[in-house]
Amino acid sequence: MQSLDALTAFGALSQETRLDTFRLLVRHEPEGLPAGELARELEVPANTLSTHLGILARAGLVTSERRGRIIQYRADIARLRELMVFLARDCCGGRSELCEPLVAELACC
Amino acid sequence: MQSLDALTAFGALSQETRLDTFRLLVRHEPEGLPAGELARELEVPANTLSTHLGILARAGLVTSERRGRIIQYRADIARLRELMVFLARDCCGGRSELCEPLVAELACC
DNA sequence: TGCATATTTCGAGAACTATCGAATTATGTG
DNA sequence: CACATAATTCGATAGTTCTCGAAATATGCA
Repeated sequence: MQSLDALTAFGALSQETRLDTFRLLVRHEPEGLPAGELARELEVPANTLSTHLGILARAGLVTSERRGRIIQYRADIARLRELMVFLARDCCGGRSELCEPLVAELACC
Repeated sequence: MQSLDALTAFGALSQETRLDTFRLLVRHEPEGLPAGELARELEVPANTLSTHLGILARAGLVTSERRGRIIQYRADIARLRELMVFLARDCCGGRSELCEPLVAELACC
């Protein structure tokens, strides 16, 4: 992941509705959720949410697939991992002693 | 870390100069860098950078300490770790099989 | 085909963010 | 104290982002 990709991802996650949307989708992996159900759950007008979903999609954080009349959205966990690795690389800065506690804490899951 | 803290942190990191600033500071842990030297390195006017440093500081991502005429800035690695854990918690969503490859990849450092 | 449902795109207004010159504050030194 | 240096705050402008009503597009079904 390049710096510009990370920048775009951070921008996508720096808005309340979008962060909520993304987290909700992560919790609904791997089935995903239809756009309309997301809008209902998050209590946001469908067109507003559609704009946010577009931003998340352009940032690579979600994918969508049409299923008949419904468009099913999914979180892209691989992309989330890439974003975390981007942060972790900096975090370490070549010195493992900084990163070790991080890895330990992540091991919890 | 609460959702609102993460939101603020993502907002802080979603601007090019600020992301560059933060990464530069991480690479300069644990000594840190003076505000003026950051401005010179990043080729940004001192007052503009000062505004960005304020945003990073309010997001908890950097700390500062006056040393005579100089104000020394440092990245807050603990906070970065908290942000990553915030993401990782979602990533797992209670299912370890999703998180395992992530932990493995982070272990690289 | 006609109609209902699901979703997106368009467009305009409001709100927020970035930038930087100028002024200000804080500190160290002669 | 006067002066130089380091950094921040102020204020205006330009640019970007958010929101949502209305219109458009896509699909399924009778």
